[in-house]
Amino acid sequence: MSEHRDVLSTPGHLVSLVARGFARLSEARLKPFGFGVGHLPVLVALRDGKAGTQRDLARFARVEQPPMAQMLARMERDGLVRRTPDPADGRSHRVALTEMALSCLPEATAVLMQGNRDALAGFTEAEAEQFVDLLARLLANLDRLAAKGPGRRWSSAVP
Amino acid sequence: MSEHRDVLSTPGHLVSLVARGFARLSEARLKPFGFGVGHLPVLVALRDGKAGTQRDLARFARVEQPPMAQMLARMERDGLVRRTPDPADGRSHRVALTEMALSCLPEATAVLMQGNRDALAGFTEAEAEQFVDLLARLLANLDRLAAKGPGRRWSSAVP
DNA sequence: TACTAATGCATACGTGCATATGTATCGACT
DNA sequence: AGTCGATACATATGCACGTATGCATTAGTA
Repeated sequence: MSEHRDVLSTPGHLVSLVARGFARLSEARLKPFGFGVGHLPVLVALRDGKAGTQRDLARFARVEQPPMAQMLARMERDGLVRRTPDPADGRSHRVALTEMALSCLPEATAVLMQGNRDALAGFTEAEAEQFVDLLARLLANLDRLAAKGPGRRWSSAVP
Repeated sequence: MSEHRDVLSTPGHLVSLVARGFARLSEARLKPFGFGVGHLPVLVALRDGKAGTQRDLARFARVEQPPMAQMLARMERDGLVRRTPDPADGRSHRVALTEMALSCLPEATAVLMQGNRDALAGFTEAEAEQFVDLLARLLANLDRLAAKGPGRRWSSAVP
């Protein structure tokens, strides 16, 4: 029976190991640009005008607000981002990319893409596509499961 | 061209999201037992006698030594584990599960397994198997890539 | 208009993971 | 036996993530 597999051979644990491996690889390759893996959702959202405030960025990146605040603080400290008070809302800050970050982004994303190709070495095109498909379905399941217990966090719209 | 995908649709980023979702689900379900997701490799290794020292446990769980030291300290604090000086080696400590941890383990792993089934809802048996296979191949690639840069960390034997 | 609820942030704290570095012990070799 | 490199562990520091709270502002409503 395939039930007898160990806990450490489950998809959950394997995904965790793969995620850490991916993160270490990407972190290493992104370091020359001054970026970290976690920065990417923020950078992309700001570049594409998908989000301008801290809360929007947190939602977009699917993290909670305090981690996003901390990350933005570090990114501001490192010159990747600028925060200015929102004239229309006294509570809010408008977040914008610096020219430095904007100019580094294309090459950084290219490096990321190459990292993905390297990691998927030996995968056929069909396998790679199915992998992404399975991941997306898994993510949808996990979102659905998370929505059962606590109050839903994200707008339940998965890109 | 499928090259035009966004960085946030890459396998790397998706895997990261899935891993976080899995971790949150498992963390929530494991909390009643006093376990955390990161504890599982340690608990299983100790139960199966696969490792008895801190260094072995770190290698088994594929984490560095300082994180493992911290985790063992918390696990000892929480009564999951006991550390006794190794009579044969003055530098080393023998790590052992407490009866409490040992008695909770079966049910905890069962809950974990169920969580995996829940997360894989809608997957055919073939899809689930292929997913695990793709993950294993990806992990092997990532290990190979990691071995290029820094000195290899784990014994390059992936269970 | 005044009061209350919702919203946006900040802070505090715990956890998991990483690197860098120090300390003590062990083993091997002169 | 004494010395030196390897080994096992501890400590310090930083990042990413989470929850729990508190505060200020905005907005909805009596």
